[in-house]
Amino acid sequence: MTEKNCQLTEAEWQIIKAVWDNEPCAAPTIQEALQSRKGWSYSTVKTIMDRMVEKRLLKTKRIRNLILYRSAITQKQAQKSEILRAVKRAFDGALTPMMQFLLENNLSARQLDELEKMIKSKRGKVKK
Amino acid sequence: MTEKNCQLTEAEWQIIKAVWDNEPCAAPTIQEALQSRKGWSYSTVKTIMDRMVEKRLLKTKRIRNLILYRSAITQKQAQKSEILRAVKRAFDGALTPMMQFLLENNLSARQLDELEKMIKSKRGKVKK
DNA sequence: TTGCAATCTTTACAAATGTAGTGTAATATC
DNA sequence: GATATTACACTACATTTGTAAAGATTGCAA
Repeated sequence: MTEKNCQLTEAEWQIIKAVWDNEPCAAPTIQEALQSRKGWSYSTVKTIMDRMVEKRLLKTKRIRNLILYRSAITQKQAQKSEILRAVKRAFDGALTPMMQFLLENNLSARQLDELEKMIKSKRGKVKK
Repeated sequence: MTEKNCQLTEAEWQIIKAVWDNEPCAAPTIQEALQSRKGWSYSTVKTIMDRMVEKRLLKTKRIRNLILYRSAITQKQAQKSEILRAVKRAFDGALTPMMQFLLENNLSARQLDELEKMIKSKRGKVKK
Protein backbone atom coordinates (compact mmCIF):
# COMPACT_ATOMS: atom_id res chain seq x y z
CA MET A 1 0.00 0.00 0.00
CA THR A 2 0.87 3.63 -0.06
CA GLU A 3 1.95 3.11 -3.62
CA LYS A 4 0.29 4.67 -6.64
CA ASN A 5 2.14 7.30 -8.52
CA CYS A 6 0.41 10.57 -8.03
CA GLN A 7 2.30 13.58 -9.23
CA LEU A 8 0.47 16.65 -8.07
CA THR A 9 1.12 20.03 -9.61
CA GLU A 10 1.52 23.09 -7.48
CA ALA A 11 -2.11 24.13 -7.81
CA GLU A 12 -3.26 20.60 -7.18
CA TRP A 13 -1.31 20.49 -3.96
CA GLN A 14 -3.10 23.57 -2.73
CA ILE A 15 -6.44 22.09 -3.56
CA ILE A 16 -5.90 18.67 -2.12
CA LYS A 17 -4.61 20.06 1.15
CA ALA A 18 -7.85 21.98 1.51
CA VAL A 19 -9.80 18.87 0.61
CA TRP A 20 -8.01 16.80 3.24
CA ASP A 21 -8.99 19.42 5.77
CA ASN A 22 -12.63 19.55 4.74
CA GLU A 23 -13.73 16.37 3.10
CA PRO A 24 -16.34 15.52 2.20
CA CYS A 25 -16.96 18.94 0.82
CA ALA A 26 -18.27 20.90 -2.13
CA ALA A 27 -16.20 22.91 -4.56
CA PRO A 28 -17.33 26.28 -3.21
CA THR A 29 -16.07 25.28 0.21
CA ILE A 30 -12.61 24.75 -1.19
CA GLN A 31 -12.75 27.97 -3.11
CA GLU A 32 -13.64 29.83 0.07
CA ALA A 33 -10.98 28.03 2.06
CA LEU A 34 -8.32 29.12 -0.39
CA GLN A 35 -9.75 32.55 -1.04
CA SER A 36 -7.51 34.49 1.29
CA ARG A 37 -4.26 32.73 0.42
CA LYS A 38 -4.79 32.25 -3.28
CA GLY A 39 -7.58 34.49 -4.43
CA TRP A 40 -8.65 32.00 -7.07
CA SER A 41 -12.07 32.40 -8.59
CA TYR A 42 -14.65 29.70 -8.26
CA SER A 43 -14.16 28.68 -11.88
CA THR A 44 -10.50 28.18 -11.36
CA VAL A 45 -10.92 25.99 -8.34
CA LYS A 46 -13.68 23.98 -9.89
CA THR A 47 -11.72 23.41 -13.08
CA ILE A 48 -8.71 22.12 -11.22
CA MET A 49 -10.87 19.92 -9.05
CA ASP A 50 -12.62 18.38 -12.01
CA ARG A 51 -9.32 17.69 -13.69
CA MET A 52 -8.19 16.04 -10.49
CA VAL A 53 -11.22 13.79 -10.60
CA GLU A 54 -10.25 12.69 -14.10
CA LYS A 55 -6.77 11.96 -12.83
CA ARG A 56 -8.18 9.95 -9.95
CA LEU A 57 -6.77 12.30 -7.35
CA LEU A 58 -10.22 13.18 -6.09
CA LYS A 59 -13.52 11.34 -6.27
CA THR A 60 -17.05 12.64 -6.22
CA LYS A 61 -20.50 11.69 -5.21
CA ARG A 62 -23.50 13.58 -6.45
CA ILE A 63 -26.22 14.15 -3.92
CA ARG A 64 -29.17 15.72 -5.59
CA ASN A 65 -27.93 19.02 -6.72
CA LEU A 66 -24.62 18.98 -4.93
CA ILE A 67 -21.32 17.38 -5.80
CA LEU A 68 -19.34 16.17 -2.85
CA TYR A 69 -15.62 15.75 -3.26
CA ARG A 70 -13.26 13.52 -1.36
CA SER A 71 -9.60 12.81 -1.75
CA ALA A 72 -8.72 9.61 -3.55
CA ILE A 73 -5.19 9.51 -2.24
CA THR A 74 -3.89 9.90 1.27
CA GLN A 75 -1.54 12.58 2.43
CA LYS A 76 1.11 9.97 2.99
CA GLN A 77 0.83 8.73 -0.57
CA ALA A 78 1.14 12.21 -1.91
CA GLN A 79 4.09 13.05 0.28
CA LYS A 80 5.83 9.88 -0.69
CA SER A 81 5.34 10.50 -4.39
CA GLU A 82 6.61 14.02 -4.03
CA ILE A 83 9.73 12.92 -2.23
CA LEU A 84 10.34 10.06 -4.59
CA ARG A 85 10.15 12.36 -7.54
CA ALA A 86 12.75 14.63 -6.01
CA VAL A 87 15.01 11.74 -5.12
CA LYS A 88 14.68 10.22 -8.53
CA ARG A 89 15.42 13.43 -10.35
CA ALA A 90 18.10 14.90 -8.23
CA PHE A 91 19.80 11.88 -6.70
CA ASP A 92 19.12 9.18 -9.25
CA GLY A 93 16.83 7.49 -6.83
CA ALA A 94 19.32 7.02 -4.04
CA LEU A 95 17.88 7.97 -0.69
CA THR A 96 20.98 7.96 1.44
CA PRO A 97 22.80 10.54 -0.63
CA MET A 98 19.77 12.71 -0.37
CA MET A 99 19.67 12.37 3.39
CA GLN A 100 23.33 13.20 3.46
CA PHE A 101 22.72 16.24 1.39
CA LEU A 102 20.03 17.40 3.79
CA LEU A 103 22.28 16.81 6.73
CA GLU A 104 25.03 18.82 5.19
CA ASN A 105 23.05 21.66 3.85
CA ASN A 106 19.89 22.27 5.67
CA LEU A 107 19.83 21.15 9.24
CA SER A 108 20.69 23.02 12.38
CA ALA A 109 22.25 21.43 15.43
CA ARG A 110 18.90 21.26 17.12
CA GLN A 111 17.42 19.49 14.17
CA LEU A 112 20.32 17.05 14.20
CA ASP A 113 19.58 16.21 17.81
CA GLU A 114 15.97 15.71 17.03
CA LEU A 115 16.82 13.50 14.13
CA GLU A 116 19.12 11.36 16.17
CA LYS A 117 16.41 10.84 18.71
CA MET A 118 14.07 9.77 15.97
CA ILE A 119 16.59 7.33 14.63
CA LYS A 120 17.12 5.77 18.00
CA SER A 121 13.43 5.38 18.56
CA LYS A 122 13.05 3.95 15.10
CA ARG A 123 15.86 1.49 15.33
CA GLY A 124 14.67 -1.91 16.33
CA LYS A 125 11.21 -1.38 14.97
CA VAL A 126 12.74 -1.86 11.57
CA LYS A 127 13.19 -5.06 9.62
CA LYS A 128 16.87 -5.94 9.39
CA MET B 1 25.65 31.04 -2.07
CA THR B 2 23.94 27.95 -3.38
CA GLU B 3 20.76 29.96 -3.57
CA LYS B 4 18.99 30.87 -6.79
CA ASN B 5 15.72 29.24 -7.42
CA CYS B 6 16.08 26.91 -10.32
CA GLN B 7 13.17 24.63 -10.92
CA LEU B 8 14.18 22.15 -13.54
CA THR B 9 11.61 20.15 -15.42
CA GLU B 10 12.03 16.46 -15.97
CA ALA B 11 13.56 16.90 -19.41
CA GLU B 12 15.79 19.67 -18.17
CA TRP B 13 17.15 17.42 -15.46
CA GLN B 14 18.13 14.86 -18.03
CA ILE B 15 19.88 17.46 -20.09
CA ILE B 16 21.72 19.20 -17.32
CA LYS B 17 23.04 15.95 -15.91
CA ALA B 18 24.57 15.21 -19.26
CA VAL B 19 25.97 18.71 -19.41
CA TRP B 20 27.57 18.38 -15.99
CA ASP B 21 29.24 15.23 -17.22
CA ASN B 22 30.52 16.73 -20.42
CA GLU B 23 30.87 20.46 -20.18
CA PRO B 24 31.95 22.39 -22.00
CA CYS B 25 30.23 20.63 -24.83
CA ALA B 26 28.16 21.08 -27.96
CA ALA B 27 24.51 20.21 -28.33
CA PRO B 28 25.13 17.17 -30.51
CA THR B 29 27.31 15.72 -27.77
CA ILE B 30 24.42 15.88 -25.36
CA GLN B 31 22.06 14.42 -27.89
CA GLU B 32 24.40 11.51 -28.41
CA ALA B 33 24.92 11.05 -24.69
CA LEU B 34 21.20 10.74 -24.13
CA GLN B 35 20.48 8.83 -27.31
CA SER B 36 20.34 5.39 -25.79
CA ARG B 37 18.35 6.28 -22.70
CA LYS B 38 16.00 8.83 -24.18
CA GLY B 39 16.04 8.56 -27.93
CA TRP B 40 15.44 12.26 -28.35
CA SER B 41 16.10 13.78 -31.73
CA TYR B 42 18.70 16.47 -32.13
CA SER B 43 15.99 19.10 -32.53
CA THR B 44 14.43 18.14 -29.25
CA VAL B 45 17.63 18.31 -27.31
CA LYS B 46 18.69 21.54 -28.92
CA THR B 47 15.32 23.17 -28.28
CA ILE B 48 15.39 22.28 -24.61
CA MET B 49 18.94 23.45 -24.29
CA ASP B 50 18.20 26.79 -25.87
CA ARG B 51 15.24 27.29 -23.58
CA MET B 52 17.53 26.50 -20.70
CA VAL B 53 19.88 29.21 -21.84
CA GLU B 54 17.02 31.71 -21.75
CA LYS B 55 16.20 30.56 -18.25
CA ARG B 56 19.82 30.95 -17.24
CA LEU B 57 20.24 27.31 -16.48
CA LEU B 58 22.91 26.94 -19.13
CA LYS B 59 25.23 29.43 -20.71
CA THR B 60 26.91 29.44 -24.07
CA LYS B 61 29.97 30.63 -25.81
CA ARG B 62 30.16 30.70 -29.57
CA ILE B 63 33.43 29.67 -31.09
CA ARG B 64 33.33 30.21 -34.81
CA ASN B 65 30.71 27.86 -36.01
CA LEU B 66 30.26 25.95 -32.81
CA ILE B 67 28.22 26.72 -29.73
CA LEU B 68 29.70 25.50 -26.50
CA TYR B 69 27.37 24.96 -23.59
CA ARG B 70 28.14 25.01 -19.90
CA SER B 71 25.95 24.69 -16.87
CA ALA B 72 25.06 27.93 -15.15
CA ILE B 73 24.05 26.26 -11.93
CA THR B 74 25.83 23.66 -9.86
CA GLN B 75 24.53 20.25 -9.08
CA LYS B 76 24.22 21.25 -5.46
CA GLN B 77 22.07 24.23 -6.32
CA ALA B 78 19.80 22.11 -8.44
CA GLN B 79 19.52 19.40 -5.83
CA LYS B 80 18.72 21.90 -3.17
CA SER B 81 16.01 23.54 -5.21
CA GLU B 82 14.49 20.21 -6.00
CA ILE B 83 14.39 19.18 -2.37
CA LEU B 84 13.09 22.52 -1.24
CA ARG B 85 10.28 22.35 -3.70
CA ALA B 86 9.26 18.96 -2.38
CA VAL B 87 9.50 20.08 1.23
CA LYS B 88 7.53 23.20 0.55
CA ARG B 89 4.76 21.42 -1.27
CA ALA B 90 4.39 18.30 0.74
CA PHE B 91 5.50 19.37 4.21
CA ASP B 92 4.73 23.06 4.23
CA GLY B 93 8.40 23.81 4.27
CA ALA B 94 9.23 21.95 7.43
CA LEU B 95 12.33 19.86 7.05
CA THR B 96 12.18 17.81 10.19
CA PRO B 97 8.77 16.33 9.46
CA MET B 98 10.07 15.36 6.09
CA MET B 99 13.08 13.67 7.58
CA GLN B 100 10.80 11.89 9.95
CA PHE B 101 8.67 10.75 7.10
CA LEU B 102 11.70 9.36 5.32
CA LEU B 103 12.83 7.61 8.44
CA GLU B 104 9.48 6.00 8.89
CA ASN B 105 8.77 5.04 5.37
CA ASN B 106 11.80 4.56 3.33
CA LEU B 107 14.89 3.59 5.22
CA SER B 108 16.26 0.19 6.08
CA ALA B 109 18.16 -0.61 9.26
CA ARG B 110 21.43 -0.37 7.41
CA GLN B 111 20.56 3.02 6.11
CA LEU B 112 19.62 4.10 9.61
CA ASP B 113 23.05 3.07 10.83
CA GLU B 114 24.66 4.95 8.03
CA LEU B 115 22.60 7.98 8.79
CA GLU B 116 23.48 7.94 12.41
CA LYS B 117 27.12 7.82 11.56
CA MET B 118 26.69 10.81 9.33
CA ILE B 119 24.95 12.71 12.05
CA LYS B 120 27.68 12.02 14.52
CA SER B 121 30.33 13.12 12.10
CA LYS B 122 28.32 16.18 11.27
CA ARG B 123 27.59 17.24 14.81
CA GLY B 124 30.02 19.81 16.06
CA LYS B 125 30.82 21.11 12.63
CA VAL B 126 27.47 22.84 12.75
CA LYS B 127 26.56 26.28 13.97
CA LYS B 128 24.52 26.03 17.14
C1' DT C 1 -44.99 31.03 -9.71
C1' DT C 2 -41.60 33.79 -10.24
C1' DG C 3 -37.28 35.42 -9.31
C1' DC C 4 -33.01 35.03 -6.86
C1' DA C 5 -29.01 32.77 -5.09
C1' DA C 6 -26.09 28.96 -5.25
C1' DT C 7 -23.82 25.71 -7.93
C1' DC C 8 -22.62 23.58 -11.89
C1' DT C 9 -21.23 23.34 -17.10
C1' DT C 10 -19.11 24.90 -21.06
C1' DT C 11 -15.76 27.22 -23.39
C1' DA C 12 -11.58 29.83 -23.77
C1' DC C 13 -7.07 31.25 -23.75
C1' DA C 14 -2.15 32.04 -22.57
C1' DA C 15 2.11 30.06 -20.93
C1' DA C 16 4.98 26.11 -20.18
C1' DT C 17 6.54 21.67 -21.60
C1' DG C 18 7.60 17.82 -24.63
C1' DT C 19 8.70 16.61 -29.17
C1' DA C 20 10.34 17.22 -33.78
C1' DG C 21 10.59 18.58 -38.99
C1' DT C 22 12.73 21.35 -42.39
C1' DG C 23 15.67 24.66 -44.18
C1' DT C 24 20.33 26.88 -44.08
C1' DA C 25 25.12 27.82 -43.35
C1' DA C 26 29.72 26.36 -42.66
C1' DT C 27 33.03 22.91 -43.13
C1' DA C 28 35.24 18.93 -44.72
C1' DT C 29 36.00 15.76 -48.50
C1' DC C 30 36.79 14.16 -53.16
C1' DG D 1 34.90 23.50 -57.24
C1' DA D 2 31.06 20.28 -56.25
C1' DT D 3 29.16 17.69 -52.88
C1' DA D 4 28.38 15.58 -48.47
C1' DT D 5 28.28 16.26 -43.65
C1' DT D 6 27.64 18.72 -39.58
C1' DA D 7 25.65 21.89 -36.63
C1' DC D 8 22.58 25.53 -36.25
C1' DA D 9 18.04 28.35 -36.79
C1' DC D 10 13.35 28.66 -37.40
C1' DT D 11 8.90 27.01 -37.12
C1' DA D 12 5.34 24.00 -35.57
C1' DC D 13 2.24 21.41 -32.97
C1' DA D 14 0.13 18.64 -29.19
C1' DT D 15 -0.46 18.36 -24.22
C1' DT D 16 -0.53 20.09 -19.63
C1' DT D 17 -1.14 23.69 -16.40
C1' DG D 18 -2.95 28.00 -14.63
C1' DT D 19 -6.65 31.05 -14.82
C1' DA D 20 -11.29 32.57 -15.64
C1' DA D 21 -15.71 34.48 -17.94
C1' DA D 22 -20.28 33.53 -19.32
C1' DG D 23 -24.19 30.79 -19.52
C1' DA D 24 -27.32 27.04 -17.74
C1' DT D 25 -29.68 24.74 -13.74
C1' DT D 26 -31.93 24.10 -9.73
C1' DG D 27 -33.92 24.65 -5.39
C1' DC D 28 -35.77 27.86 -2.24
C1' DA D 29 -38.08 31.97 -0.70
C1' DA D 30 -41.47 35.48 -1.29
